[in-house]
Amino acid sequence: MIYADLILPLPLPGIFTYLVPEELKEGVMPGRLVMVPFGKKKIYPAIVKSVHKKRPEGYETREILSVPDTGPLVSEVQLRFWEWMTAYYMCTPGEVMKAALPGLLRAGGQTGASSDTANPGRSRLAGYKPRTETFLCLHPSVSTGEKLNEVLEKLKKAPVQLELLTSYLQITGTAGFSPPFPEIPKSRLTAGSKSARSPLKALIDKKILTPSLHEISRLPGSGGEKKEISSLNLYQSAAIDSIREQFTEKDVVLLNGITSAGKTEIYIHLISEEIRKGRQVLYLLPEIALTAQIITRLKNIFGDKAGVYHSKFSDPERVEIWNRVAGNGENGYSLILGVRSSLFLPFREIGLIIVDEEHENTFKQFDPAPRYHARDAAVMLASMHGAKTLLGTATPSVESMYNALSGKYGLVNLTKRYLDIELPEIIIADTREARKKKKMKSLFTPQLLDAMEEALERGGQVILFQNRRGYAPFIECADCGWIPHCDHCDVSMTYHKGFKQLVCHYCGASRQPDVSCPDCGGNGLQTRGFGTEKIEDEVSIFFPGARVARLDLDAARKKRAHERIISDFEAGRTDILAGTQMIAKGLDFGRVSLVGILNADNLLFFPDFRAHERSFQLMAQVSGRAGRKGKRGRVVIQTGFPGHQVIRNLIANDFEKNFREQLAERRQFRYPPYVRLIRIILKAGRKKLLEKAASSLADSLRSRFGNRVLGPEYPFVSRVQNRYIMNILMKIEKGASLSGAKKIITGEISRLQSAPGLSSVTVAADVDPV
DNA sequence: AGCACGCCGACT
DNA sequence: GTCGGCGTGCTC
Repeated sequence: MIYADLILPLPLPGIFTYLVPEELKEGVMPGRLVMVPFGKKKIYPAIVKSVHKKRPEGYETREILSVPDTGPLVSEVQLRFWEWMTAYYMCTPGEVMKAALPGLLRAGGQTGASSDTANPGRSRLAGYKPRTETFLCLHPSVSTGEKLNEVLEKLKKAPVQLELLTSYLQITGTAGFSPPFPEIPKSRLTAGSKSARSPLKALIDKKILTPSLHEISRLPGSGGEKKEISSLNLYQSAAIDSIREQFTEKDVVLLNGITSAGKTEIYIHLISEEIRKGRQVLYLLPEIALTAQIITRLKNIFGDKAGVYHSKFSDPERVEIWNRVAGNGENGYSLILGVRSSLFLPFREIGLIIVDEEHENTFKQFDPAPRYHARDAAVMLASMHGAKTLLGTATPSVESMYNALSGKYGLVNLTKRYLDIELPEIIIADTREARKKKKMKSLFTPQLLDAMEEALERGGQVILFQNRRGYAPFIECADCGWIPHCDHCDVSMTYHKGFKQLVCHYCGASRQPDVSCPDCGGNGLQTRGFGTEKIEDEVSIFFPGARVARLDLDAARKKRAHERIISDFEAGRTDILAGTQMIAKGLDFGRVSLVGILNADNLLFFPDFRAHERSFQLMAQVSGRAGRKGKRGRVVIQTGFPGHQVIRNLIANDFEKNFREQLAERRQFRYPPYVRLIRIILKAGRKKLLEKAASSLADSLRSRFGNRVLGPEYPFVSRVQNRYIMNILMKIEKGASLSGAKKIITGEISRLQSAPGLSSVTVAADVDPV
């Protein structure tokens, strides 16, 4: 009797053992997709983890139903990677499977009728009809010029058919008249005439033309002309030498290169080296939408060897990408540019993973498990492939810098800006002082207004940054202090002037704004604070001649609006661009001479231990947009706390000092990298029940971990979508057994959930929360 | 996650 | 008298 241990796409711990029927023995092997009955449900997809002969005890095994030969074959390395992720991020194997095979599960199950037997060596995935296009060529019977003339003669009475045939001959060129004849897409022949269908069919029936089906890609090709790899300058060459050298000893190197230092050029050289060695490269980006420029650049160089992957692709597109990553033939991808989920693609052999903008916290998945950090998972995946990882950024995360300085990672600094572009001049505008002296004009300090005027006069462009979308983060009644809150969440509702709605940024609920205060009946309702929408509005009042645009989630939501806004700004069709951090990332605008940060304080005083680290990074990144190509840029930062340490470090452009200060704070208050954090998130519909469950869990954890357990506490937003939330924070010191701690925590969580009355409380762990 | 079983409130 | 609420338990 042969049994198989299977991973099912369920949030259940552990794996499930099934009996392998005799007739499926051939197909059931580790990594294969199989279909099984589970519980009351008749059919589930599952991935084979291992095959063995140990008969399980305590229950009757059920049988595997089928092995669709269209399913993916998950490689041995991938299975190991899944296993690591399950253990490290405290989730179930099924949750990792769901993250790794989105949509593919449906694809694999649906057919199975295909007769060509699975090729066990490949992870090729079918299940979707490949997209095809009809190509046409001259029928082989028309093999000589004479025969062609005969045919042309006969077609005198059929002008449309004649026309079609002549245009085929024109397109392909009549010279060199011998088979095989060139094939051209049907669309090229029929393009001109609207109803060429029946004449075309007649030509085919008469065996003058002959059709053939070709598989064509659903994915955009490289399109543009191929560009040569440009050579590196002195500093870039030195940096790349140093990276290579450090890779001989270290598996991970942190490339700390200031904006405009030309990191991308270095990546390109390293990528092409790996490709030459026949290995694959994974280039991870925080968010694909924000990095169109880099993608274009890399596609121009690596052409069809480069593929892009993100979650917006349709299932058939994903299948094609999956196959092209797994395959090493003509269509095989050597370079994948992708977001965090591309870690799950079926790479043959990775030589290098580049994690660009390493410090970005969007690399951490938050909502559905697995709550993995793509940067850290990349380091693990690379080591499983025997590959190297390069972390690139202009503002390293505290964790990575710490790893580099402690010798765990290599470190390469690139401090010379490309073309010697000067760092921008930073002007601090004190909003509290301006307010006291009644000098504030709406949202603007005199310094910012003056700088804007000057920039626009000289034909420069302006970027205004505000980390908040919408018009106003809340509305308040001036008479009684009433503030509209979301019915389902514990937050105030943001006023969106464009939609004329109050919107909850946590659950998306929206409603009409009140006309008068529902609490006191007065007419004192006023907007408070400001978001990007209000900035856009106010700017047009102060600079009526300027062309203003806005780039934030709302503006980018409409299809292709995002690209349009950026290309308009790039082309100079817009003068002022107001936006959220969307404008901070990976964009190179040539004519930006001024960057305004409207309110640094809501970055600096965000209630989170990473607030200072993040505000430095964000402000440095935004500032980096100012001043390019020979002109020194300007940055105006509006803050009520001009003496704040982060502001001072920013003025001095002293990343090092900022890092040291952050590190000291982390040490003092016991935060990473000095401890590892595990956050336990509890949710329930009833407050009392939640509090009872949370304190019971915290107590039992405290009996094992003592003062390493903090909380439970209500988070900043304590209710989302009608569910109350409490957090318990665990601090595990370096050197202690992390896996041991996780086992205990998992045990305590499952104990809590099996307690009577608490089954409606959901508990999740978030390892290394950001 | 599904799915079924089981025990208490307002309705054809 | 029943339909249906969701709390509980189980799944190889």
